[in-house]
Amino acid sequence: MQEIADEAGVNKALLHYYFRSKDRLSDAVFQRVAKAIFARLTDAAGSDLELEDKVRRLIDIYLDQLSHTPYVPGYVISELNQHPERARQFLDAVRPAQGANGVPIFLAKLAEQIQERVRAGTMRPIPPRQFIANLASLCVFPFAARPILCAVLGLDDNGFTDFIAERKKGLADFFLSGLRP
Amino acid sequence: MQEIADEAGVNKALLHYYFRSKDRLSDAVFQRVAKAIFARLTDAAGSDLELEDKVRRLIDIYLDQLSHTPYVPGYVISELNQHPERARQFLDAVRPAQGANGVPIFLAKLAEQIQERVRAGTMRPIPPRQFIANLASLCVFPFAARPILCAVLGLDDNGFTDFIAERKKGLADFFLSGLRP
DNA sequence: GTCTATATCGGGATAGAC
DNA sequence: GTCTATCCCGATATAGAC
Repeated sequence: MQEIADEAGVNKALLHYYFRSKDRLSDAVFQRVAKAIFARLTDAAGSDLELEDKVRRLIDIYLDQLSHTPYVPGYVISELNQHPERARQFLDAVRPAQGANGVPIFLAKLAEQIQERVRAGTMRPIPPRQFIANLASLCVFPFAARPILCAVLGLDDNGFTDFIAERKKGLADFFLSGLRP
Repeated sequence: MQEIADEAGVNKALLHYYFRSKDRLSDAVFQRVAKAIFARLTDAAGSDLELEDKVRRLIDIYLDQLSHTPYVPGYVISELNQHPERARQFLDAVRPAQGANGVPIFLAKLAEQIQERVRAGTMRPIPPRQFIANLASLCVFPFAARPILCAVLGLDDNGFTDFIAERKKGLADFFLSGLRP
């Protein structure tokens, strides 16, 4: 609280005046971050773009966003690890777009496109949720596990930036190639 | 400290007697976990298995291990997020096998196999470190981000278990398919 | 080595002046 | 609304008996 107050240029007591408690302040921060995560993705996922283009766009958006806020994945995972009950808050951030089958509405369109392709035989069979998990994993994990990755691969800060730039070039091709029948 | 003492069936003071401080105890726990992460992977990664078989084996080992200790990825990421200086400890856990080019020795064999395939044209061009990052991402991220994944996909504990079982079936095929030239 | 009792300290939270 | 001063409690850590 003291550090936050200093950073904000106000007094510690003022934070309690606004947020009542440290927990409530943490909640407020977490909810803002949680909402911001999906903000730019939902439009692209629900758009009418053809599947390949949509995948490329989602990867572009996500890697770009994460490059600007690289601390977010680690923070969110860390918070959920220590306060599992916040998963609900996270769900609320997405809920406005939550459909019946469990898959959020903004992903329904994407799921439909996938199943259509699988039926047509132009894509190898894959459950939509695995498709989505793969996409998210490949984009987010390097940021979430950045310290480990840097340790194992022997990268410093600049090296990591280069690594992500390199990744931007080839990731979509790798992902799409994995879907060929 | 109290909870740990209770769990161990001893007194709080005894923990300080053995570990001197809470920080040192945390270090000890973290180092053990960090070492255990790579234990079963190193043998497989450095083996003489042909590349496809090796990938299947690495995925099998990792998903199997993580199914038994699903909390580990979240814990490690969480710790590194709050104590970035522990990245060094993590590095030490791997260092005995650290080579010159930054890639740990137990991954050197794997990297060589990849480059050989790329040269022969039987694999699409991919930097070994991206290959490794992809593999790790696809295996580890669903566990690290489990609460988010469950929220977005509408899964409870059993649903997550099913999800991982489903993943075990198709992940290697997806990954290997992404490498076809 | 293992316990009980206690010292010490930092940080969340509140009271009350302005 | 914003500050200063203070209360309060939990948790780390130590002292010392056994």
